[in-house]
Amino acid sequence: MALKHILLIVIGRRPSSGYDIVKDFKEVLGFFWHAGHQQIYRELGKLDAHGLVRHTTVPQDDRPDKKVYRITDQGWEELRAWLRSPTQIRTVNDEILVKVYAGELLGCEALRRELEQDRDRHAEQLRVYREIEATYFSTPTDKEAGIFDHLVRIALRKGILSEQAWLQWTEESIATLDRLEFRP
Amino acid sequence: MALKHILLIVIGRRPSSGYDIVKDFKEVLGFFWHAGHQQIYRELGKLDAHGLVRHTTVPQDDRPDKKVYRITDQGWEELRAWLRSPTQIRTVNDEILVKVYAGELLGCEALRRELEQDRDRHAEQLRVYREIEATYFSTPTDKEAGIFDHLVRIALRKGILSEQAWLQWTEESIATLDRLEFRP
DNA sequence: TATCTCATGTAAGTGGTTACATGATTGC
DNA sequence: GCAATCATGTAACCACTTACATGAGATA
Repeated sequence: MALKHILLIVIGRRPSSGYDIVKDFKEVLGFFWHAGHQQIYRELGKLDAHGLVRHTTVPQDDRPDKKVYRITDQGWEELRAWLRSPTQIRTVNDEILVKVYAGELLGCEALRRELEQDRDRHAEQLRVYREIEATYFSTPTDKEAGIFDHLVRIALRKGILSEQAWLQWTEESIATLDRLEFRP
Repeated sequence: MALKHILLIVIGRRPSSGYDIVKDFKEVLGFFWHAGHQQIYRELGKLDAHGLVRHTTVPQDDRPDKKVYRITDQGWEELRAWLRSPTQIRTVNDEILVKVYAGELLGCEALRRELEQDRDRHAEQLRVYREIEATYFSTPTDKEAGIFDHLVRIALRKGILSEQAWLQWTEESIATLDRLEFRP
């Protein structure tokens, strides 16, 4: 139920076209949520149909026309209601755990390889997050930074701590497997 | 795409009714994946229709009849193919981060309250996981334990490490907010 | 008398992915 | 000449949730 409200937040902050929002999701907004362009356009269409946003078509020179969406009073109301409502928690559901569950079928070596791959992917993601942190947030106690920068930093910290935990788990689990040595 | 394969793993290990599997999901299997009974019955129906499992109706005294599912050769083949295929990674998409993103609209106090609630939920989940670890896996280097017990323990460790990271993040973020103090 | 367990499902809706589709302009 | 960027979408499918539905026997 959150994509709808992210769009309201984004459009509420600043009127945007679908494409603008697609770009936002590829940048900082991506720390908070992931969504593809098809989903975004479909959801914008629905919000428009329900009167939570409305669009004006803006013609451009040398570029395709674009639809610029603006939030309506009804949209603000919906957003405020959502912000006040209880936050949903996520379920687990990670495929790597299913492969662990199938460990007896996979065998020790194959499972080890899966975990190594997982470890490498999370190590790479952690490296990326740390690089971003170092580049954009070099002075952690910067009094000049706006509220929004601090909020982005909080999200980034979530990414870093999660990836660290994943990494630790994969390393621990590989070590456990090495002590076990079983065949499929 | 994993539920289908979890069902094949479970049924492959031991022929089961839908209800048996529902119970499994409420116990250890729940560490690996979450699914409701509706999803399970529907998916079993599809697997049956596609010939990956087949069922026999078993009448019972004083209880409703049950359908016991068995994996077919085609089912085994599908499962082996999936186990060999690359593991998918999950996207982020947690509502609490969206509320952080909307921090300026929520205001410092309200956001703080959300984070506190999140912290408490994760603290409780961590407590539960640790209790299970202490109860069922009191002797960590138990040579008597089967492979499956070790695999369950690996999954449980994933839960513990994740919850610890979450907890650390919420505490850090609350501390950050306390240094900021902004209004909606 | 009421709730829990056993045992099965349907129906409707939301959310998300994959693939397909178009077409001009800008930069290497 | 080829890829990327700008800008929009449709169609089909898969995954998951919420609500509704039935009915017998066991336990408190």
